[in-house]
Amino acid sequence: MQHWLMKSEPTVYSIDDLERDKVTSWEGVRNYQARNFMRDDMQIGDLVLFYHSNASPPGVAGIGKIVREAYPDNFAFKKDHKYYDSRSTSEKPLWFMVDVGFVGKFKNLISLDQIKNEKALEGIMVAKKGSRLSVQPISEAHFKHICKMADYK
DNA sequence: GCCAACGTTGGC
DNA sequence: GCCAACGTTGGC
Repeated sequence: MQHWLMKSEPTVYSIDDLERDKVTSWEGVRNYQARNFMRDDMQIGDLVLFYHSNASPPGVAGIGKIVREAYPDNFAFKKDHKYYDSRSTSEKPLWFMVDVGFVGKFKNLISLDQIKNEKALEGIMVAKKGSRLSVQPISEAHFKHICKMADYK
């Protein structure tokens, strides 16, 4: 089993939205590296750090899990939709998405600042300068450490 | 709102 | 295949 960090802007879709919905489809990823992680490596049961990007402060807001493995991002087929991409067809889909289920919300958000200042999290991808990847693998140790910082479970 | 860092596109 | 121009991400 692998661990992941997935970014979402809370003004678009937050951990509270996921708690309400229980499950959501993770459409709109339009980056090849992120797509490959979702399509090739994500498995049902993998745990996800739900990260609030473009927020004040940005940080990890809670936990999700993969409940459905990659399938074609059908928003890419919808003309006039902002995720439409004419290069992607149902015969030969270019973009993929997974479904993410709600697991838990942190009592307090673990901010990017805290993450950067935590010795045990040295080298974590999300703290690297200019890390824009919206789907990132994370080591189990780092994952667990962030849960511990959040006093989660 | 600014802008640095990055990924993608397209002319050559 | 290079690389300038462009668009986007996301912290600040």
